[in-house]
Amino acid sequence: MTVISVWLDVPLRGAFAYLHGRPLESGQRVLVSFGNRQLCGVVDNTVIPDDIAPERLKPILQVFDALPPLPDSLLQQVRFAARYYLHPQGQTLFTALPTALREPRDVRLPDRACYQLTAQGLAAPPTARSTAKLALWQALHEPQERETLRRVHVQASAYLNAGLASGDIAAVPWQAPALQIDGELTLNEEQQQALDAVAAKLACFAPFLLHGITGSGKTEVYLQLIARVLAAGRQVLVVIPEINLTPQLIDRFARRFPATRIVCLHSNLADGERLEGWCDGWFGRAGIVIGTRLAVFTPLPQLGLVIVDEEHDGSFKQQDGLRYHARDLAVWRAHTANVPVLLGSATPSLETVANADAGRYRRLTLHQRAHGSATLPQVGLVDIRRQKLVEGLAAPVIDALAKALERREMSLVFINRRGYSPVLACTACGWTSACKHCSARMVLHLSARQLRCHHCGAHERIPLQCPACGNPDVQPLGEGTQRLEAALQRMLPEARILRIDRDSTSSKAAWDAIYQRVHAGEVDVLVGTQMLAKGHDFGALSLVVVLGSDGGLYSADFRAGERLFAQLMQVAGRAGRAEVPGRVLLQTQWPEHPLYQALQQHDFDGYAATMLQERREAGFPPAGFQVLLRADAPVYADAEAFLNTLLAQLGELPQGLNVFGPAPALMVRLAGRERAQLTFEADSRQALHGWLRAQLPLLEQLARKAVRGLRWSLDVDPLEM
DNA sequence: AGCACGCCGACT
DNA sequence: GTCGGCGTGCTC
Repeated sequence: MTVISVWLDVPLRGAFAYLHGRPLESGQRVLVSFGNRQLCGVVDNTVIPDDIAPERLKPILQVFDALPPLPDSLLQQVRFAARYYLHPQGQTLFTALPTALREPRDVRLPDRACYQLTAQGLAAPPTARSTAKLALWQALHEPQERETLRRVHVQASAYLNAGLASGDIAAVPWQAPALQIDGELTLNEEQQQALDAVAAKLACFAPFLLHGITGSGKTEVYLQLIARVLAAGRQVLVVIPEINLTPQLIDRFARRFPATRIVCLHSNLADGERLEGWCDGWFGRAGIVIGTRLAVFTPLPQLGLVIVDEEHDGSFKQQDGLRYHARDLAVWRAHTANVPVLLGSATPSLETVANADAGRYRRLTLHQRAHGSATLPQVGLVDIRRQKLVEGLAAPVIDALAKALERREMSLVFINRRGYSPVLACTACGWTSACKHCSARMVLHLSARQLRCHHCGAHERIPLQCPACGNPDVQPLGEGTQRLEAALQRMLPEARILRIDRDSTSSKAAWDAIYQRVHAGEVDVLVGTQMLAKGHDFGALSLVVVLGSDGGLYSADFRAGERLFAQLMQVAGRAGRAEVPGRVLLQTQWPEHPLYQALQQHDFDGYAATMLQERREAGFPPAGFQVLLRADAPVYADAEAFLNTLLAQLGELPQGLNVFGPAPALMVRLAGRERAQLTFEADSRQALHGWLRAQLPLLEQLARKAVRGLRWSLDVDPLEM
């Protein structure tokens, strides 16, 4: 009997030892009994089994063999991620797998064999009468999969089975179809330089920042690079943010490379589909894997290029469980696979800017918009300190909207608050609509006749009178998208207004309908939240209005400025694409603020340098490194006490490491739990992670003894405080 | 994380 | 007398 180490999906640091009649390969999925349940495990021969009395070891119950063992490259990536993110390796491994492979059962894969006519079949064409058979026979001169053959004719399966039985058709090994490239555009000089720079480094690890302003044609650079990589018979990994614009990008990829299998991976796929796409990547059948952060774990034996689009986007960071950053893992993958990685953005993160400044990443810049005639929008700051606002809108803004409407040009009003108004308040006693479970206000949703908490999802009826004093005069304070939509409709009765926020785009169908209306020219004014700032192409917008952005200037989060600046640069970039020159009007009480001044000058580099300097002075990332230890419990004191006990036991920290806290999280109360945190900071990432790794046993021991209901987690390189 | 074992209060 | 509360500890 052989002792075999197995990783399980349990929050324990080690692997578990089992017995089997023969050695198994690393990466083999197995069924084992664990406690009184049966779990899926993954064999790992690099782990030396614990020294446990052999009679206590249980046998491996079954070896799942529908798939080959998971590749070493994946196990290696998991090892790295578990170590870096201080997360149990078993759970890390299972996070990296598609759901279907986490289950304690074997999988069934669709038929992906290829079929082709044999010599016998070639000599026996079907009678010209049957067009279906003729078409299928024609198609089978080339190797065909069952699935693609079905697209030739619906009777494909029957024809195939008959042919296999008679020997007219035989299965042949899968082979990649010939690369086909359609509709390549001509690059401008800067695009060409960027393409050449990366193309010159296809044979080695080389990280690039592709910093291209909105509309500068980054995607075309990606596509032409991808074409070169595919032509060399290699695969491309494209990681994109979590947004519903994905279909647009996929369409463009599919039109460019009609013969290439393009796999799209995201969390909304059914388990089977996700597994299929994952395996297409793994077995080299997919030329391109494009997906959200989870796609970064797809095994790609022929990986030749990694692209991270909109690399600044916060959705690349997972916010629970294994808190990985897909951009950072993508760079690690490129490094390990010895291939280039391209980080694209109009507003790169300060982490990436710092890497480019330090020469670790090569910076490629696209200054010009791809359409020669398109110019950058003019940004106007509307000082609202001395203005009377009507429904939150200043007179010059209303005027500009009316003028644009007269000219039949589409405008966009951006306000980062959905709902009707962000709070309901009593005019007599000062009561406000607080959420019972969170330290947040409940937002008034007039159309749904509800107060809703945007953090925990709690909802209740709108009170007819003040719940505290009985005063019937309760008033909505401030503006959200719904209120703005209603107000604009009153001010501009002829305007066709369309609201775009999470409430109006809940289904894919709703989103498709919106997209269609916009592109059919059936909309005059778009009103929406940050969804509008995220890469969607709405065609010709002549006017962009920004409301309520000042809030981002006062936040306690040191990254708030970076996020606001990026968001405003992105939303301003919506104006003046194609032939229409654009204009941005931003309402503010602080027009002198350097952030707005930089926005007005379209000076990303200058303001990024300013923010980086501030980070350096404060020792904040990317100048220093952070790990957050969060604790939450139903009562704040319990969370705080746990962190204080730990702090006392940790004693004095090594030289160069600092800890702050326990402090309440920026939103202390969330969904009925109260959250405290310790922030560990250091100049050396290695020193910080190494020391923390050594403290994990103590941490886990204290957590076991802590009050019931206490939960804790570590967040390496946290984005949200 | 699950899930068992284990020791103290209000019920058929 | 038993059902069940959640404290404690283990899972190869």
